[in-house]
Amino acid sequence: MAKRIVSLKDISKACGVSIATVSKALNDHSDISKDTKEKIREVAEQLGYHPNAAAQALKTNRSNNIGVLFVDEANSGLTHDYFSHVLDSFKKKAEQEGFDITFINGDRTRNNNMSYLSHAIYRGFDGVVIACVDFSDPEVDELIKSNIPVVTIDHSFFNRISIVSDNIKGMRELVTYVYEQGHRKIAYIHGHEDTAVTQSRLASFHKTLQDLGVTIPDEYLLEAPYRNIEEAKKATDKLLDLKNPPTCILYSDDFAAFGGMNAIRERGLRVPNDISIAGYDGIEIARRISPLMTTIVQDTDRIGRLAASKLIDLINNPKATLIEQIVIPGTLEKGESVGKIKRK
Amino acid sequence: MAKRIVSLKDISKACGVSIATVSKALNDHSDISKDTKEKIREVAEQLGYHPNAAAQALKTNRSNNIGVLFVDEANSGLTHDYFSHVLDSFKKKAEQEGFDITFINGDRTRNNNMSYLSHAIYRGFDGVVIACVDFSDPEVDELIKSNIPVVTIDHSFFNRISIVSDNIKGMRELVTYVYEQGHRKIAYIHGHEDTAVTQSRLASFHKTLQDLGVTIPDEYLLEAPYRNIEEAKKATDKLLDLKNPPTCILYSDDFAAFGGMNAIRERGLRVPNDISIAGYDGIEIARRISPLMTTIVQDTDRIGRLAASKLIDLINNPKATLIEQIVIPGTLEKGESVGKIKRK
DNA sequence: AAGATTTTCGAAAACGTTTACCTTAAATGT
DNA sequence: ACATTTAAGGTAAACGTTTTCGAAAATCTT
Repeated sequence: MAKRIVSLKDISKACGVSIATVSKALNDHSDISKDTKEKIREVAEQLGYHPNAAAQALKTNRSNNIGVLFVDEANSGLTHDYFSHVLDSFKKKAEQEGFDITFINGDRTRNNNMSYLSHAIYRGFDGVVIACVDFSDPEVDELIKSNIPVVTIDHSFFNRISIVSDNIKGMRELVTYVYEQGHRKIAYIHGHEDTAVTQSRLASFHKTLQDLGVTIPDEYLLEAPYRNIEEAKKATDKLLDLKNPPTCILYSDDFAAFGGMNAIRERGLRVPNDISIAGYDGIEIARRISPLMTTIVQDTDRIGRLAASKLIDLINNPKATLIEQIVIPGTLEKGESVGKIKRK
Repeated sequence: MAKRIVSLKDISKACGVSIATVSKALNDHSDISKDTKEKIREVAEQLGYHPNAAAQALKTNRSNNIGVLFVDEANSGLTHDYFSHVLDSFKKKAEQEGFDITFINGDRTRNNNMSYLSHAIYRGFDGVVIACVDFSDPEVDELIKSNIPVVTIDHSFFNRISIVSDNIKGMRELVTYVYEQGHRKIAYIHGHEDTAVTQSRLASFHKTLQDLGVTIPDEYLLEAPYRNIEEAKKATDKLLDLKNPPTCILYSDDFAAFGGMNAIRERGLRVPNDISIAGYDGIEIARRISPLMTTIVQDTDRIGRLAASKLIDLINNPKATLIEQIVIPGTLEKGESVGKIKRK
């Protein structure tokens, strides 16, 4: 069955040269003549030679492999809209640069209870990208503080490169837009408070309202898990039951906003005629089905691409790479889910 | 900067034993005494030892790494709802069994224009899983015919394990349900015809209608790319413009069905009161926002899990693993998007 | 034509493991 | 008391590369 895998040795024999010569020829070193290079390449092709990543990695300490750590609350992993888009973009860029990607997070129940760092060392990742809700996890901390090149997404650490979505600006634009449409009774169903993302948005929400001279009752602020349609619906129901209900509800993400839409429609109300809603993220479906969702479109493409490109810079040139926090702005998608309120 | 990575040699020195002893102790071989094993493990822990995957792979010809080849029409990659769910489930199972996963598909424009097979050999994948629309790609064919353990998803090959969703049964159930609701004028906007998935569904669509004694005009059959809201909308418009429009439209997937819903609503019509629609796949959002989509829920969880488990069987025991085609049924989600038609 | 230089190639060590085989000493059997 | 088994650990080769250093051959210089 197993066809013998052809190695440098086989080529060297077939060509009557040394293994070293073959290696150098294939790597285009300058101390091999044009003729022999051609000959060797020809034979290599003909024999069906493929380099062996393990041997190369062992010798050179370079795996050309990047570790990816993605963990969200619900452990939805690859199926998470925002993450999957960021990751896809990251992957494309990394592959352009000749890197493969392998997941770090995984099963912890078995005997393979390696820590993230152990896993990264084990695989010899040249670098690691981390996008994670729970950056307070000690294992994440251990990984970040290690000497493996690392880039984090949506959370910043001392002396580490990070790419973060501009939640401050995004929320400000969203609130301002809603305000301009005449809304003053603005509620916000936000995500879990201990993530950097939620904190930024929440702070920006309050700051913007203050700047606009708007005050809202405490009961307009509710918490519901990200991406949770059911919980968002429940929270929306609470808001609608208020004696003085809001005219516009902001949600932690587009998914949650759909949950809100369900609650609203169940009462025979219409979006945006009777009540306005807005999401966050700008996932495809939200921007395609009517009423088009008012939302902040995160530039997942740029976030992923930049994360990859900065990480690879860091890998290839650790000394000369600027350690910085890069903030990527989103863009307001006005959509149709926020209506105008005529003010006296 | 670079802390020296600790190897077996370091442990052997610290313990005053040979490298072989350390290796055997760590791998729990029987010819090392309990005491030395304990001692060695302790020191290993203390020194912060991590095995080196590259060295292990080189020596043992086992990478504990599985290659993943996912390619769809739109190259949406990780962001593809169906694929991402299957992959996520695959990943979880594989990781439980101690395997990591790495992507095979990637950038082909650069000098790293490795074929899929080359890539797999290069990385030394123990096995490969393929889910791919274009199984006619010669490179895919090359990979499948190689001697690397392989499992394919949603397409079957001679003498290879495959996991396929039961599109025949799914479409039959869907059509039958629609029929039972009283519909006779049933249209189908299907995906591109050269994929196995489309072919199965299309054949089942026709067969079921025939069995039910229903005939439909040719113009009720239209093609639109999978997951394409815009094109599905256009196709829907064509159907609605017919002198004799259908009362129910089936779509290639839930995404496309949303496109149809847009076309319908734009004309002031309502789903399902004025016209019925049904999707396929059962993606989360379709099952959560109203009107709940009538659809066939694919058991992505089981598909991914089974693919992983069969592949690992094949890897660990090539001789004793049954080569089979496993068919996974979906389930009809009745939802609310197909209405009843009263018949005279 | 002899030295100086350049071009081209090979020998061998090293990367961190695993494993077949060997050695030694202690335990066991008679 | 001697032979024999068993337990415990060591030796060394091998996996497929890359790379340093040195050697030989070809070319250039004057």
